[in-house]
Amino acid sequence: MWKQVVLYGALLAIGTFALQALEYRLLARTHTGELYLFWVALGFLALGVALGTQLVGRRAPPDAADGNPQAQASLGISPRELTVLKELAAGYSNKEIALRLNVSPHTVKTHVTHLFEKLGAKRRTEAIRKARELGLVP
Amino acid sequence: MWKQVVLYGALLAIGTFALQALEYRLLARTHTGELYLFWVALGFLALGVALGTQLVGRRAPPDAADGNPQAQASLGISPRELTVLKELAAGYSNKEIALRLNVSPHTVKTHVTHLFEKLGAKRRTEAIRKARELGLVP
DNA sequence: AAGCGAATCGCCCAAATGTCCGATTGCCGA
DNA sequence: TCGGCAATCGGACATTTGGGCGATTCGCTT
Repeated sequence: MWKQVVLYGALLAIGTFALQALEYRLLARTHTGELYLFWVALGFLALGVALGTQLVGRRAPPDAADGNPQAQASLGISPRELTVLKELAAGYSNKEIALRLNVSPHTVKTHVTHLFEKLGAKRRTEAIRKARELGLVP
Repeated sequence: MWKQVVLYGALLAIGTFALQALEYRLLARTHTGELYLFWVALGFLALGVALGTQLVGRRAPPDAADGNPQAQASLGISPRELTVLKELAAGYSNKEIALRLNVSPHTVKTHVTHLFEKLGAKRRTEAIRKARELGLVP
């Protein structure tokens, strides 16, 4: 961690130094101060953004999520699937759901798979969240 | 995490300042606009850092707090575990949580296991339900 | 200085879950 | 009557998850 700090510090130092050197060059030959200022500002801004993202670690938050409050079961979710969905949200495993509904575990898996398609989920936890957002389960 | 940000910022600031001082020593007065430029650069740098951290995701510091302090304390759930619990309830996989929290997947598994013990759950879906019943997650 | 808990990371292995190929039965509307 | 759909079931396989050993580091308490 300290190593990182030192490394970044060094990087920043040389970066700043480079900018300073550039500054002298430009100042020596041209007098377009405003443009120059703009570029320096832009450079430091970019540097800062890079630093910030590097500090926290990158990730994509394009989750967005569509707001469809009225959509509900109009996603084509069948009654049986809704039953399974409720058991799912109640925290039961496929095997337990199969027992409670008197069907084979494989049937439960099929229903769950269909639910995933219709809810746009990849995991059951995600399905639960989306179902709750849609008001499908309390 | 913010400690890091502050630390980096401080390092940066003193580094830049040192360079500026050096520059002033060497050049001796001359350009009055240099100081101005320096502050502009520093300002934009800070702005960039703020922008970057903000842009990349705001969740490292809110490690603790919120939710239900009573239940959390009575169950002995640590702040870190609570953040993992929230990611869990949000429907993310262990791998995704690891990415979002900037730790290894194995660490996430450890936290999740501890959560199961403290919540008395065997599956993550069950843990989510119990956590919601306890008001640990909205 | 020693002990303790929180947080981090590692390997191995079993169980659960998810995906992809099927399939049959019954019901309903065109 | 036929085609589509919901509901049921099966096997094979990949991925995820959970459990069981472990470990180090750091900060706080004793």
